[in-house]
Amino acid sequence: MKAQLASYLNRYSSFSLKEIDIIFDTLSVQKFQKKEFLLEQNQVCKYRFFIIEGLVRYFRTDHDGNENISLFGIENWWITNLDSFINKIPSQNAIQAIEKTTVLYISKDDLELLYFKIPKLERAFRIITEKTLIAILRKDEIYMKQNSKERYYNLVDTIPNFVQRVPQYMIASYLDITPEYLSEIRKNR
Amino acid sequence: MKAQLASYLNRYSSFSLKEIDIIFDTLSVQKFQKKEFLLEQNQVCKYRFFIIEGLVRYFRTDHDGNENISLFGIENWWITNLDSFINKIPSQNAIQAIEKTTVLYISKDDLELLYFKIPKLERAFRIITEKTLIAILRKDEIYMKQNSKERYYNLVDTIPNFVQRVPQYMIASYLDITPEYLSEIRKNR
DNA sequence: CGAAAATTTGACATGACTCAACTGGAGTGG
DNA sequence: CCACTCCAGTTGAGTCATGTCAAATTTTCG
Repeated sequence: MKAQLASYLNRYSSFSLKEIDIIFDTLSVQKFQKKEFLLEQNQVCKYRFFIIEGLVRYFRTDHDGNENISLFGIENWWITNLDSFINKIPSQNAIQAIEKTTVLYISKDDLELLYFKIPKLERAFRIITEKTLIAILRKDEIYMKQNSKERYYNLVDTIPNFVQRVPQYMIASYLDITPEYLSEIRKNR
Repeated sequence: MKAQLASYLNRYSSFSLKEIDIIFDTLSVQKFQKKEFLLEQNQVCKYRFFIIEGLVRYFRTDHDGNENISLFGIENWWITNLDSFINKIPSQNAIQAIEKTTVLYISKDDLELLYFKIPKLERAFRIITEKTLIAILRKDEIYMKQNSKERYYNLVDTIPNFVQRVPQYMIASYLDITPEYLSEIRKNR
């Protein structure tokens, strides 16, 4: 796990072994079974989670009880409710394991401390956040301009095998399509 | 302008007068008339723009010639095509002044240099990027779950006076509604 | 004042949703 | 290891929100 983290972080800035040790020692490890929650709706999100292995969904349950997925998190991604984490406000979203998932996690205070001790980490997170922003903006642009069918096949083409890892109704929710209509789409090619 | 920049940056980290001087001296100033382009579609976005005053739109023109606005930029916001700026790839989007607009701008190399000279600036940008990400995610969530009418009145309520500053067809484009249908919506309260 | 651009109006078309019923497979307990 | 249940996925009928297109009207601005 330390090696995985090191190779991930070194993509963004080069860290010495000693620095990696400090960072790794500040992180905690936790395993979640399928369907376990990393974060419950209406709780303050106290951690940033780095997914070592597995798959999670980030979603909210609305007034009518519909679950609405806005993100998935996979290996080598950070996942958190940033708004809740930074501003210490209750999260409108939950984070739940779809597969058995192993994460490293860190609290806000510990992360700030690390930024202070290892400024290069602040740089790494500046870049990571920029990349995340770019990814979200790309998704927005693509999805704004495409109809349901295009969105679905875009996903299928962009991340092959992904639809195999996730139940169809979750894909539908993520693409903002009803499960019934997605079924319809799939039937016609 | 220097005072405005200073007060903006000090929201995120505290900078000495000397540091502000260094930063300000690295930035250039430019004015754009209404309809002038800060960035043309298919060009590489060479700068990050900080809007001192005015209003711009960030949009792409699709194959059918439809303009599709995904962002607006107003006073005290940075605007750029981050993907293009960072990865030096042609921008799918243009940035154009809607009102007479004054900006400060900086190139990637100069910004990197500043990060190096003034690490606190890297911190500030880490936080700014996080805030931007939070704003985009909030927008996503709101808009995913609301119909056209709700989206429109949400915008009207959230940023009063904004709809007065921007032609209606641009609001429609931003909200992903046809101009005709937005007109319909407004008619019925 | 006149031309061009923005907005509105109305008729019609359709993508996507709702709801309810059905099918099929996966997991569980007896 | 069978029978039962439960949940995901499918199907179909009916409906609605929103889009398209074309024309009329209003506003903007040189």
